Amino acid sequence: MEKYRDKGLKLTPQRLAILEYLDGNKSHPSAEDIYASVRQKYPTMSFATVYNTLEALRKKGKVLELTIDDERRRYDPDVSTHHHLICTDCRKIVDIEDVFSISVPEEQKCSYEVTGNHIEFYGVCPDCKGKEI
Amino acid sequence: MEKYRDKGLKLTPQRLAILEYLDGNKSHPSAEDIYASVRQKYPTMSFATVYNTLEALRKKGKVLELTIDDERRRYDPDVSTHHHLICTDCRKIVDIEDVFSISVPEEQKCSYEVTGNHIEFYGVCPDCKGKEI
DNA sequence: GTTACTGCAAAGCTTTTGCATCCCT
DNA sequence: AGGGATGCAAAAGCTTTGCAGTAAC
Repeated sequence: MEKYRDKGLKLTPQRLAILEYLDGNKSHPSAEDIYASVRQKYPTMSFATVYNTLEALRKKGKVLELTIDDERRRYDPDVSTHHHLICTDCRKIVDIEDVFSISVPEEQKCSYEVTGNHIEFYGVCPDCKGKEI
Repeated sequence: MEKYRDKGLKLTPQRLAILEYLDGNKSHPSAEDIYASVRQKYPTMSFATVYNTLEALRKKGKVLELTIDDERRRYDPDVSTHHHLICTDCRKIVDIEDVFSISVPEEQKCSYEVTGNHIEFYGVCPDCKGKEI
């Protein structure tokens, strides 16, 4: 976890546990998910610490806060450019690594300075397709 | 508001007021926004009615629930295909009416059945650009 | 007359905050 | 040693729910 030893982030055991859980994690976990997992190793872990750590990481650009679930915030340690495919039934999310060349037509920019984009693809995952019968 | 007189939706004065507020509304209001506005005409209006109406409309496909703000849900009476350009500073949202031909590469679909997509463009609006100085 | 909606208040969830204590650097 | 982090509990927002009364159909 040496990659986090920088920019004034204090490395506490709790933070290391959170970082370890997030490292390479593709499940787009919520704070609750993170808390539940890390709590097994650190039973005294509190939600405040989870949120505090996530906010610190977000400020450093180490995690993305995803707003693709209307029930709760989700976090993604993959901060590289990518998009998401979301099951409209169970909310399972998979990454789409492709780069799409899309841009806002000049006449629709309303003088905004466009800095990026994120695509949400919607669909039904194999598990939920099976359940539909 | 005849266009809502269908599919078993009971038309109460409160619902009409909400529908009137939403009709053609491009501000992507939250439940709070809707409540605050409609309350002026119907001081006894309750949040339960606002949420109840929005849920009924959503089920009928008359409004979209947007998950582009991590603080609260926003609603959009424009259910036609369109995308959004969001100010990362003040969260103001404008519609992007263009159609983009993007699709998930077959090898990344993970057996999902893709049904649609929504693009969030991020940027800084003219008002916030001015404030940056 | 039925069935569905309203309003109110309380409850439920997620997220934030205050504060005393603790510990990483 | 000092400043930031932790843990706990309480609070704050947003959203949902239960229920009795009411109104649309």
